[in-house]
Amino acid sequence: MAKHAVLSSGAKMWRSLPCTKAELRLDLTLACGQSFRWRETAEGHWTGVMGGRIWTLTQTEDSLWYHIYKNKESSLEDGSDRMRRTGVSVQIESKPENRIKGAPKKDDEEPLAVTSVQDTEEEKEMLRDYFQLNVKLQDLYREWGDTDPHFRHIAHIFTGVRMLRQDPTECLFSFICTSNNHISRIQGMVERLCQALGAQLCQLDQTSYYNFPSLSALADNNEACLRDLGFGYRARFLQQSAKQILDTHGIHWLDGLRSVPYLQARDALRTLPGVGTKVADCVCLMSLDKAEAVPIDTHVWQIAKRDYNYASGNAQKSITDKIHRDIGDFFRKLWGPYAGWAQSVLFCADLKKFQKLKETPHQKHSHKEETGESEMRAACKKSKRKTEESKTVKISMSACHKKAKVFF
DNA sequence: GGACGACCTGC
DNA sequence: CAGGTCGTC
Repeated sequence: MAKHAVLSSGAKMWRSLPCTKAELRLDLTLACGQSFRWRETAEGHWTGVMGGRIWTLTQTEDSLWYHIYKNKESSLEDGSDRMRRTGVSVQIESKPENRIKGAPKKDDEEPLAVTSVQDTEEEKEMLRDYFQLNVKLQDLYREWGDTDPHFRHIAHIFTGVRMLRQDPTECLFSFICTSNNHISRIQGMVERLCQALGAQLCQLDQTSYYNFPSLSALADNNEACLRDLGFGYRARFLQQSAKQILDTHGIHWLDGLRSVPYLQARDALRTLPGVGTKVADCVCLMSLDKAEAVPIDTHVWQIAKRDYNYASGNAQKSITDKIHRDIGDFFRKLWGPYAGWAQSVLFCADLKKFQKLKETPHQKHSHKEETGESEMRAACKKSKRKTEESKTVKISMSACHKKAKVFF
């Protein structure tokens, strides 16, 4: 049976992009409640579905590594279709002689990948797009920190928290599930939603992976079925919103909201059942390119009051529309056009599961942390730096060891 | 504009 | 109660 990929095992093919941990922290970004579909399948390895493919991601200090699994049936067909269209010839990227000498060939190793150069470039572009790597997060952190001492304090530890650019449909219907709910339960619900209504892609170890359901799958499903799966009153919202989109706007409507102004997109979303101000702001920020959208929930309201001495609206019992507007404007004035990105950093830093990161005083990983392994990683990094970008690397930690010995 | 209760379920 | 929304007053 196919297994989850691990970078150090050398059993799967990995590629990489240059990307520092200051620009991206997978552990924070993928588990802070933006997307609910990534799981840590091995230490520092995150597996999830994105763009119709299953990915395992991991990172070293300067690189983002990724492995893509072959889907059950579709991929070969897709590939040949594409080649017929573009006339690009096939090339074998991972030749036997590229295998590290002495590395044992695993039984479960995949057949050598048959991939066109265009596929590879397309996959890299999907990653860059999903993580919005064109946005220089370090520069933004510096700007936010310059005008906001509290942000500077938090940002020192919570580096690399970056906004994902999610699929609008997945984002919308995931966030319809978030009302009156908490992350762990939301994760389970979204998973069951994909299991029940999404197309199966393939199975790794004991886990099956599915695409997020299409609008029509969501619309055609009846409420009772979803209620049985534990969605509660949200079952009706999911079905009705999907139906409303298809009936009154059409299948491309959501994607089209990427190119309309923030407030217009937000109002459009709010016409859907189960979508209020908070969910609409989440969808705007996380899938519709509205970096200025600042989703205000009870949690963010607490942050505003506690850390920013935010007083107006203190009399109110719950978050009113006016408080939404006022706090949103407050943060937009403080942080500027990427206010939503900054908010996600503070939100992440406030999550219970990340509190332990605050405990250890943040030593710049200098002496103590430099164990033998990280030295070898550094050596490994040096050795491949020149050829890293867009080069297929099939390498294992044992290879790093070898190179380390050469270097030192 | 703001307050209130209901809405599903599970920890 | 929990990372809300809706209908009603």
